[in-house]
Amino acid sequence: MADKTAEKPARTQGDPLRGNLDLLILSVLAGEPRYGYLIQQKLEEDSGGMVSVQAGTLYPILHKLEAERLIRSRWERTSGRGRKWYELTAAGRRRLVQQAQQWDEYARCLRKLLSPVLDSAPRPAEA
Amino acid sequence: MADKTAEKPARTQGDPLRGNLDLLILSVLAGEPRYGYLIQQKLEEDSGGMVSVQAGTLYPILHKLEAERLIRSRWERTSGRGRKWYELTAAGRRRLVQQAQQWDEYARCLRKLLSPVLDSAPRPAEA
DNA sequence: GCCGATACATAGACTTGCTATATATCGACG
DNA sequence: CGTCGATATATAGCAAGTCTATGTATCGGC
Repeated sequence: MADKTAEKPARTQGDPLRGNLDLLILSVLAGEPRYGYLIQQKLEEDSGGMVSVQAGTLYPILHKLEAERLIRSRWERTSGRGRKWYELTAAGRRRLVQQAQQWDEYARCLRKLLSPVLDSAPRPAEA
Repeated sequence: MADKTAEKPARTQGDPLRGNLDLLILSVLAGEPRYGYLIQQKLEEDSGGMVSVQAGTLYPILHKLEAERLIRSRWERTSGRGRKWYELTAAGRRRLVQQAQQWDEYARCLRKLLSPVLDSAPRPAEA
């Protein structure tokens, strides 16, 4: 297995991303409507390559969010493969705010729990 | 305080805790050796009730961490049911630091992604 | 004796996210 | 013209993480 291409770290275990993909996707749609492929790219771009959602992960989530009436879609069939544009509903925007605040609250809590560890070894400094 | 029993919010979905239990458990053991029941209580106490790990979740994780040589156990059979004390190994401490830093890095990234949402609606105001 | 707290353990189910695969259009390259 | 890569959506099957429910065992209070 020669790794000529940049490896995507498989987000299977110990990955802090688990459980927050819904939130991230909603937040990407908060700015403006986008279609799936754009969401994928925007997310990867905005996170500096830290968040990379696979297509097989993304589309099922979009379907689920639409079934929950948190997002709404319409097809665009001008050229090429065809694009399904998604936008937030009012309920989706409320959910986004609520989940974001809940995450923030949790993150502060966890940050405090981890502070002894993070303070004593803030980074592998070359000192 | 009208309620007799404090309800534990079931952490089934949409909960940001998912995916970080290993890390939390390692961090609790960083201070000093503890046995399972103590870990459970310490975690709930330190987080102000925000993190409550069920016994059926905790013990499998402890077994997994021990199988990975990240923690080490020894039985204490003085009285009562018997207690299994756990402590971090050197590898466990390294893993803790590494995972904590990884989480922190991720949390900063996510915080930035969510900043438009969190800034525009910092708290649920009744408007 | 029974109940609740302490204390550890396992089984089964459910959610989440990944990999692999399929479909479809288009431009580039040979 | 055929294949490859990028664009673009979709589904199936699997693995991992966590929950609920249950079982075992000791002890103190009523």
